Amino acid sequence: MPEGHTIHRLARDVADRFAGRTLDASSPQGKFADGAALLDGTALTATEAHGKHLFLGFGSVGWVHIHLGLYGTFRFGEGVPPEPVGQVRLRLATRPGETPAGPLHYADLRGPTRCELLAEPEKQAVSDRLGPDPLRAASAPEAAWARISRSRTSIAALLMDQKIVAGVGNVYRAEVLFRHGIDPYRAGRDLTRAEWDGLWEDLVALMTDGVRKNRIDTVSHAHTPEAMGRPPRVDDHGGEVYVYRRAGQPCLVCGSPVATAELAARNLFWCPHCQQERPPDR
DNA sequence: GTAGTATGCTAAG
DNA sequence: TTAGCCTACTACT
Repeated sequence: MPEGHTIHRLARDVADRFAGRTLDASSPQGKFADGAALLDGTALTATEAHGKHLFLGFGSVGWVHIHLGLYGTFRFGEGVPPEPVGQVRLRLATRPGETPAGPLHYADLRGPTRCELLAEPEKQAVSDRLGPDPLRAASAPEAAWARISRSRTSIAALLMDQKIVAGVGNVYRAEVLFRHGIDPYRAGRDLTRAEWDGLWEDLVALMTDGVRKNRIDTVSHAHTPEAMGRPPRVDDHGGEVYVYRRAGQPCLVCGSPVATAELAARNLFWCPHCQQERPPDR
């Protein structure tokens, strides 16, 4: 289950296995049968991630645009692909007879919110609708600041708006605001430029680490389970975090209970003691 | 086995 | 504002 780091990691993992190789493409579930038929027998020529959107390039055939949504998964396997289990929207597999012969790989895509074949201009249009992505070298925080600094909307909501910043999800949102002691309900226009630059820089570092480890860890060395003598976290994202899904538990820094509230249909987590409203001096 | 929850987003109303 | 997508994990029976 994906924030931007998952998608960038997928772009890399797909390229490592399939780049330049002629592939079998199919849609065992049937919902992408027409698209898969067009890809079948062509070679993967490029992979790209922008925010939570994954693009797989197949030369002149176009781009497969994939968005995993809340429960989409992309899983890899080696060897001869087994009978598909569950609703496999798209299966990509190397060909046994390929020359030169290479290791056999396959990948199954299940439960995506979106899986469609796009021409180059349509792919560009998807990208154009997104804000700067902390994981893209060409992205810069200025465009996001232009929107944030004029907005009455809370910084917590702005960070989740993919038109403003692409790739940040509920975990990184909660964690980066905690790490900078910023009240999630503070209006965007009440942030200072220095605060925004600090958030952006930290997102670049945290998400880059997320791509490398394929999980979200946000606690600094002093707050790791080993350093604090506490049990490691066990849940489906597995990373060590300060506030995400820790409602009611003691803040790792000050010990006061972590708060939770619903904001724009998502669960927000924060420490009311460490993240105080501090309007800038003006 | 079953219920409950979820790192996201879109289209329908 | 709400339903839907239809996976995967944990916690409980």
